[in-house]
Amino acid sequence: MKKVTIKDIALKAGVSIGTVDRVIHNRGKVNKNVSKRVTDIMNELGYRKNILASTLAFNKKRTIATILPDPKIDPYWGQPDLGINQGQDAVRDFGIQIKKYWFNLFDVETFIDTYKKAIDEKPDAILLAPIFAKESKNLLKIAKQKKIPIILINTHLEDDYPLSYIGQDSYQSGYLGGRLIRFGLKKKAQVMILNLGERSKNAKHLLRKEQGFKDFFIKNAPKIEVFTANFFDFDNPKKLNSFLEQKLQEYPNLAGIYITTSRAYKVIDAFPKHSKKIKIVGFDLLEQNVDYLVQNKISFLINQHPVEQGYKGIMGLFKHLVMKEPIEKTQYLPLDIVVIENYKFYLENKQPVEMIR
Amino acid sequence: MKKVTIKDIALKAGVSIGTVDRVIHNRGKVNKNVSKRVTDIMNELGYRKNILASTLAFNKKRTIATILPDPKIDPYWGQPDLGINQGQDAVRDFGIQIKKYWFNLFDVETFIDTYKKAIDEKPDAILLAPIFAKESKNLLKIAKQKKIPIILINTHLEDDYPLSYIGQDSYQSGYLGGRLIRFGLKKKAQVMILNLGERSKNAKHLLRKEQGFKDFFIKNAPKIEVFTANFFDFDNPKKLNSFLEQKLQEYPNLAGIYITTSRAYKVIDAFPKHSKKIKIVGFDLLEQNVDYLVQNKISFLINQHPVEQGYKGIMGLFKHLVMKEPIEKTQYLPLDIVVIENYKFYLENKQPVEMIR
DNA sequence: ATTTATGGTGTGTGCGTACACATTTTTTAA
DNA sequence: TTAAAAAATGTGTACGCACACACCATAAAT
Repeated sequence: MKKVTIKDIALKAGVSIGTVDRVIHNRGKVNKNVSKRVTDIMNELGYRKNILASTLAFNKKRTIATILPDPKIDPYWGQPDLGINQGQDAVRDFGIQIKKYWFNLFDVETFIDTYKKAIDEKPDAILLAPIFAKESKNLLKIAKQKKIPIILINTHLEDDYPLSYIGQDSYQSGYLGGRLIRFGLKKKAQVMILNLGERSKNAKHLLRKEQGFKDFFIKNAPKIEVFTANFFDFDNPKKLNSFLEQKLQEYPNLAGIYITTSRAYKVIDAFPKHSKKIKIVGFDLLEQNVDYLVQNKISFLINQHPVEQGYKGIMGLFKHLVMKEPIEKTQYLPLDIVVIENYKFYLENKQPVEMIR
Repeated sequence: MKKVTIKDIALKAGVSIGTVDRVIHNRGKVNKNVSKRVTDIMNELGYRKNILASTLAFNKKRTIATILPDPKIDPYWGQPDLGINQGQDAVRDFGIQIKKYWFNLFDVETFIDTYKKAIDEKPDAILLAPIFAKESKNLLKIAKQKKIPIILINTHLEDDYPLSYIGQDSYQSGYLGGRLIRFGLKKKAQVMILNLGERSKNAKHLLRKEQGFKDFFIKNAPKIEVFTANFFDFDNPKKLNSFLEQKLQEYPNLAGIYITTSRAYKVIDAFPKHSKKIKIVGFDLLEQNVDYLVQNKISFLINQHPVEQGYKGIMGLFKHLVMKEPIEKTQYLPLDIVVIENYKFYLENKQPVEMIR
């Protein structure tokens, strides 16, 4: 049970530790027979390199660039950032630094500028939220060519290159949304899918959410009428209010709204006062959302673990860079159903600092 | 931004690294002035010891003893064990070994024997599931006296000594259970709390669950009649069946059963065939429970993150032993509401291997 | 003058990395 | 055929950073 070191291997194989080292890293310059002998002995003795000693000796810094929307513009993105900071703490001693690059969620140009800047500084790895599909594809192409590993969070992008996608299963989260909004609905109710702030065309994950949501009703409650609406100018309460007014008139049996982004609270802020009670299901534990949940104005929130997305993204790249371990291509995070009784437990993101083997 | 080492400190303070080391570990034998000067310089330069080098140099093994119910007797306990294994992987290179001690969940004597055995081997820390309240208190006393740090999982025990409790908030999980079982209930329904397999007297967490559950109805639906039942011999389907028959007769409006342990599936296995549909809310994603969830025979499961309890328990002790960081006294894990649409995401416990800073 | 604190230095150790260097084998050229 | 050059193997060891113990100084106490 004693730990096996390269010294042990070298001794048993009758070579020097330098040779063992070259076998391990196939730095070449080793006779095939010797190489085989060493490998066999390693297997036999169950050698596992000591990651501490390894990292200590390696003695090089590496940089991970994070390319994400600016939290100052959309508060949601403060949460992945929190996870990134936790990750940073966790990997600091392993010689990994994180360099953050922000772009404006609502402005493609800033995205392009930002990723160019990031690439220029030759990071060893990239953590990316590929909000803009087309432009992100470009970035992937560049990264592939420069051999910079990438992990994606938040938005799934069909592409072979990235090491991993970490985030939610959009379709399934739509489907779940359907289930949640349906509780206690009358047979003939109408339900609105509201894309608030992002148009679904360049955002495939919103499309998939929609699809999942609709499919739930098709399969489970076909009599309920589901329709989609888009509204971009969410920061203008007046306009949002009149938009809602209009929808209420248009759909007199409207009984539920499923808001596909994290901005459910905006809807409630702007909701016509006179209106009857309408069930709201939204995403993410933003402060304002939670307030409304507690006030019973939001029925359910679906939590997509934004903090964890950041954390796991960093840890995944770390695993790749330092441990050289393979990473799962797709890491779906749980879709937490959040109600008054359990929101607190999701809020405190004191996810204990953890570690790799 | 360059990392600061003790060498830098020593240089700047005009002393040797040995002296700096003695200041850090207050091993004594350092002049007060020197000590102050060194400390000041450390703060000024922002010294943080490199945990890799530190651990590597420390070069001692430590043992964590886990004292938990045998998974062969109750499958639930396989899940914390899984998390413990993950934790073991994560801390191996830090010189921490885990030694597992099992006891029989249904036999106090085995618990006493087991913990005595564990103590005899002088572990450096203990992870404990204090199923038996009184006897666990004894163990805590011994541990305190021998200065062995302890973390508790699964069952909260009022006591100052343990470093931390990691698990669910029982009261709140009862309250949530109330909320879940109430969806779609008729005004005058009857609801049963069923303690299946454990009597609630020596198990305070079950009592708290009950209380939370009852309180939910008192506050939100006082007309619904809630009553408690205990049944111990759950592995005898016949007896369980007749027990259920009897309850169904006794409570003709019985519309929901809240099973406080992880054995909801046993109830369904033994449920009278002829009976009308009754809503079931249970705990934990055991295979059989999930099967029934998918078949729509269980309405909701509450997941209490058993895998994570094991994992975090180990990581907490690691943090204490190696990082010497303080740990939160109470770490409540989320109460996940599990339905067909999201169970999969909780199932795969490929929680990525993670790391400490 | 000798013991005993007290303050402080020097260095081997843990384990893997990576480079400089030494040795052997193979290839090339005369 | 032989010397020289090049390639292939292999060895030795100085790192990285913190730890901890052996060992000097010096001053104070006996």
